[in-house]
Amino acid sequence: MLKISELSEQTGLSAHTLRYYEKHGLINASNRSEAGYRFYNDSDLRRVQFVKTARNTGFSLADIGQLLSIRVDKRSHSCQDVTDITQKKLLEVNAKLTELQSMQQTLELLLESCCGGPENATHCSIMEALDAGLLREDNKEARLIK
Amino acid sequence: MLKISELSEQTGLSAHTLRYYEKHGLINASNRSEAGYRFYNDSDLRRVQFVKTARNTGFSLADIGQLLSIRVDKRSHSCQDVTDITQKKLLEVNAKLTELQSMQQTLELLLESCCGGPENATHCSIMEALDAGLLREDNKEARLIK
DNA sequence: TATAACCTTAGAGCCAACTCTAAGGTCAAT
DNA sequence: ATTGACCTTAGAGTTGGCTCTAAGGTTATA
Repeated sequence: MLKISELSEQTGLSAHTLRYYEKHGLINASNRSEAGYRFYNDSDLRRVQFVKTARNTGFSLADIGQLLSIRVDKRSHSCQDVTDITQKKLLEVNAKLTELQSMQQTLELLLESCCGGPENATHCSIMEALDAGLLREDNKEARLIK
Repeated sequence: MLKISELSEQTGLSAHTLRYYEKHGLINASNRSEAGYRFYNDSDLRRVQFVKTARNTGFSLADIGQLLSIRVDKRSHSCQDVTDITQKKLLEVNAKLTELQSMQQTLELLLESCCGGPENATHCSIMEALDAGLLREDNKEARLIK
């Protein structure tokens, strides 16, 4: 039986975070001392580790809530239930990736276009590009003007 | 001279957002009617467009504040001042990209490993992977167990 | 028995960038 | 003169995931 500080050590999650997860229905201490101290058993620990792993994978706490309810009753759920959640998450991640890649490209083009030197910014091509609206929508491809 | 709703139309930013940007010192209406209505001139419009472009490029409002203070007095700033901000942003974007790419890879591996079919989740390999801690730190590379 | 290091709870605060509300004033058209 | 569409402000609410505080109770050690 682990106290919350010990569970915190084992998992790398703060006691605050563990209580927060409990408040949001993700985890629980299966026992309490007379004084109300939480005590976690092995099964509790594994559940917390599941949550942590899912979190690292990018799942939101809401997603994890769904995954956990599958986890406690696997018989009543299908593999498709699981892949649906995973697929949805992958789509979100891919959307974010696309957005960030576009930013990355723009920033790289901006940096290439500018000398970056100590001369004053009167003709700075980054400032000019931002002033000019930066992007032109040609051929469905956003690209830096000039 | 544009009223705020007209500037909103021109820029695609809501009147709420325009007032919010003003409150945070990014933009301003160079004139007001007797009754206090904001009126924007061409220079105001260009500044708002600059903000919007910078926003689309991924810069935070704080970054944009810095870029704007360069913009109004280019003579007192160097190209390096501009590239410093841009470079910092690029590093942030790259860090986020790395994180998301790792999530993407994990999610794809999970999806590959699971049948995704209507059979019950008793032996679902995604659930098993999440239960097992999913990742092993071998050779500094996170990879899916099995 | 005193002290320090734990534990409890409810609830507030943080972050960024909006987004919206309330309560009221203005303006153009009917 | 009245509608309805605008405008103003200060300030509250939203999102997600923590993070922290206050005020108090418990436990182990000296």
